[in-house]
Amino acid sequence: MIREKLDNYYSFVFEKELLDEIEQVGVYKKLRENELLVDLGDKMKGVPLLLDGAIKIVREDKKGEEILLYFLERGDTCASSFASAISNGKCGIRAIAEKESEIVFLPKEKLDEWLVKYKSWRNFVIDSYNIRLNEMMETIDTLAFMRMDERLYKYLKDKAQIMRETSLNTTHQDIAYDMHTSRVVISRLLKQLENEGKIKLNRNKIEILEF
Amino acid sequence: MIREKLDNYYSFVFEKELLDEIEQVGVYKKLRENELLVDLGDKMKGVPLLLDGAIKIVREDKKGEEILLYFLERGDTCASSFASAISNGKCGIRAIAEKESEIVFLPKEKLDEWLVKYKSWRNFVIDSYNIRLNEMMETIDTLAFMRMDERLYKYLKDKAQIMRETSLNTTHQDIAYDMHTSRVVISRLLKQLENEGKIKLNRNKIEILEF
DNA sequence: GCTGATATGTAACTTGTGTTACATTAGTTA
DNA sequence: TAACTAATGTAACACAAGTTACATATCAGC
Repeated sequence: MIREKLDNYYSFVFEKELLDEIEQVGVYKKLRENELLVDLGDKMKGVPLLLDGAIKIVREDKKGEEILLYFLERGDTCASSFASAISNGKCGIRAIAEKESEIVFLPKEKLDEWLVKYKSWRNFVIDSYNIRLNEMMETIDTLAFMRMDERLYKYLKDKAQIMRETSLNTTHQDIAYDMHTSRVVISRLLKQLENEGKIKLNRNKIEILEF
Repeated sequence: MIREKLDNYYSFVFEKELLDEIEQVGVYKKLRENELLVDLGDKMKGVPLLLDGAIKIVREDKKGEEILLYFLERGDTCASSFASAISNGKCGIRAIAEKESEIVFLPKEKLDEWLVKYKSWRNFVIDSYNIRLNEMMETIDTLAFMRMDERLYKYLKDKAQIMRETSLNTTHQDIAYDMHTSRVVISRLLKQLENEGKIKLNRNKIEILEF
């Protein structure tokens, strides 16, 4: 069963021999919606490969203030846990399933071994880091160069994309947590976006009309 | 001559055999202050190892607005160029020497080969990515959670550290560019920091009194 | 239905930051 | 020394975003 899901998204990424190894040593896990996958300060014993679903990666500072960094989709891995696993360090982020998701846990003992053995694994690791660095830069662009209304609209479109739906089941308060602002600000700007015809508001639900 | 400088910061990082190879294929280069090392959209033919000096890494969006991401010191490498070199992609950042610096350019052909051959190289690459991811997160924390006065004070202290001086030769306008704000704002907040006794202002010079 | 909890709407005000405009000071060069 | 340029100081105003306070709407369970 793992093999089938693995093949879906990784058969063009990994060599057959590597897929075989992953099937052998990988530990399959299903995550419920809102289940915590990685918490701040965790020491990872392996890295998760995302088979299906969507994972939210969140940063938290000392005072407990949160902000969304980016989302992971199927085919992605968490570069931050890779770091933590291979160097026995702590993880600086929190990972939460945005919806029901499926992962394979790869034990950290294999990570370095595979770097030597498989070119496809080396490429995957390097690519993952690059993708993550680029996501972080996009997040920085967003924070440094965009106003709150633009950021909000981008957030809604991004989230719709990774959830693969045009309408989101969420509350204003939840968005405020992700964007590190207050509920009142979000309500105000959402109403503004609605007036501009870009979205439609309902209780616990936001439809995106314009992408 | 390269070997001596290499040994200074990398003899405890790399195996002797790898140091030998670097000495053979690495291209030494000296950078003048403010010299451009990497520009936005460059395709890297190799990665730079920083032997000495300080490099500023800057992000720019489509509209040409800039913001400082982080600094590199001796012993560091530019993860973003690693990405670009190995995948033949474009570099999303700009790298400028903050002061006279020395680097060794490693040709991209060797990068993957060394991953297989040298454990120390694998560790170095992974570590570099991790350090950069963490720097990016710190930048995000700064943007998301801190006010301008705190950000400014942190900027001054960080810059003093990588320049290895307690007083900085810079103008308010230059700081404003790095922090993506206006000169007037910087002048205002610098004056405030001076009144708090944390710094002392002079023309083209800022002394940091309190760390 | 009624009641309580959760979610949303909105006004009024405060604050941090960006902007404009102009004055002053410190170097530089004729 | 005078004239010019670069750097800094500062006031006054505009605006985005955060805060407080309270009203209204929607849903779930009784």
